[in-house]
Amino acid sequence: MYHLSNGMHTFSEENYLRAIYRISLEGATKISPTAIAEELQNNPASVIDMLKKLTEKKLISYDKKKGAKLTDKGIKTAMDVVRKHRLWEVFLLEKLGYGWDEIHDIAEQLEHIHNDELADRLDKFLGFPDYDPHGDPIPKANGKIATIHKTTLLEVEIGSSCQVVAVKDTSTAFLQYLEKLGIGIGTRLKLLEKISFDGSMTIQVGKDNKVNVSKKFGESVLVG
Amino acid sequence: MYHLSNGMHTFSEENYLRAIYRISLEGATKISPTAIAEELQNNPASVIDMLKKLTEKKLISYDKKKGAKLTDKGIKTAMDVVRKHRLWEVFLLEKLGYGWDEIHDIAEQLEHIHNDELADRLDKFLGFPDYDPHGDPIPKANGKIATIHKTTLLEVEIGSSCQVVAVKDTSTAFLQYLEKLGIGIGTRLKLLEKISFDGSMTIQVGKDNKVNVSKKFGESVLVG
DNA sequence: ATAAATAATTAGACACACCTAATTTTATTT
DNA sequence: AAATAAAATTAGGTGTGTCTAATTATTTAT
Repeated sequence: MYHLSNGMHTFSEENYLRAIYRISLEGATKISPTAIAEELQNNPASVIDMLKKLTEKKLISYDKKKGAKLTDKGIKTAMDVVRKHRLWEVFLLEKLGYGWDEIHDIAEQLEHIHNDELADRLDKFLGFPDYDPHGDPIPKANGKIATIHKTTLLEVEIGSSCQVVAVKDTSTAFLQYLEKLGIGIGTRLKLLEKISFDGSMTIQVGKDNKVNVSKKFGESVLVG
Repeated sequence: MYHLSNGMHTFSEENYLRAIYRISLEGATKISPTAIAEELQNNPASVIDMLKKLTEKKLISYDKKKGAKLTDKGIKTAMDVVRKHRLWEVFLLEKLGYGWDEIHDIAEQLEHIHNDELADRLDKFLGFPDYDPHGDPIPKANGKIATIHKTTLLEVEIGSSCQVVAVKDTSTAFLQYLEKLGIGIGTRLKLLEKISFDGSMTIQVGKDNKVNVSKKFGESVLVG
């Protein structure tokens, strides 16, 4: 792409690293080409090509049996991209006034801007935020990243209350649906009923709003 | 490149449009493939390829005799890129505290971020600045762009005073030299002497600093 | 254990944007 | 006007990242 010196990586490489990183966070035992293709919405054949390239660059190790795994160098790069992505999301929401559902796509472009000092300067400018607007922790300059105790809404027991801490899906469709339901990071939810037939559930949003949501919905909301 | 829908253009296309726009501002009568290759630091053969593509997309017209010329659509796109570039430069300098000489390269990446509302939101956030940190006017949302009466330092008469309004060269080497000399946008200069031998000149910077600068330097500083 | 389904991989192609080298066209000298 | 220099163009090739279709491995189900 553009004047990529020694330690820099292309947009595509960075996207693959981020994808692998994200899948690994979801506790996958094995990261397969198919899973990566799914995450990136592309073709397994393309993934295989890139896995070879990333292996040569020592950013990952890959083995048919064990799947793909980030090396230390790969983790560092992936975290750097994630850090920039989440910082830019904070910027877009807090400083430019974008909506919750609009920031992801723009941050996906901004995360690939290359400059050594950029992440740190942005971090400082934003007041060193710990979480992005979707509730995901922002990796720190030293590589540390906060972990939150969280489960999906699906795993909450009937009658229990909880608070939304993050979302697993950042698609516009999902975020707009959340907005429509009046659900955001910090919203209190109470699980009222589960329908065994289709896994859907009735939840109470805030004080009195009661809604029925699908199993897919329950899987995409993280609570703590 | 990335999910480029209907009206969007690739990084490369945008860079060519910006290059053509910049050359046209310098008052060139004819914009030749060679001139564009020079501006983009690439090969005339590559330029020809792209000129064909841009012509097909109706962003320019090209004719061996008349050279390349932006269509209305091309002007709009080029101005949009320039607008984003200059707004991001203001952001990098004012909000993130980057130096004068560091912002150009980063803005060159940021100018290609695609989002309909981005330029306007950034503009508002920055307080609708009229000029970027190098003194160049920022195109407005309506496509209007301020013009400044400016000449190169070279054209100033001996004994006259003037004020730096912009720089023609945004290379790091040049900007760092300016910094070293204590010259920035707004700095008052007085032309003391011109050496006919090599075109160099002695100027007074601010109150009392006297320095001798080359002809090349004089061509790169714009004053008004 | 064998058949059927799914996953991984290879082969071959394509679009993009660039390159070098050779050729043609145009402009400049003499 | 002919010779020379410079610019424009064509031809052919490269690297990156993608794709489809075909093939090979591996699981899963029967």
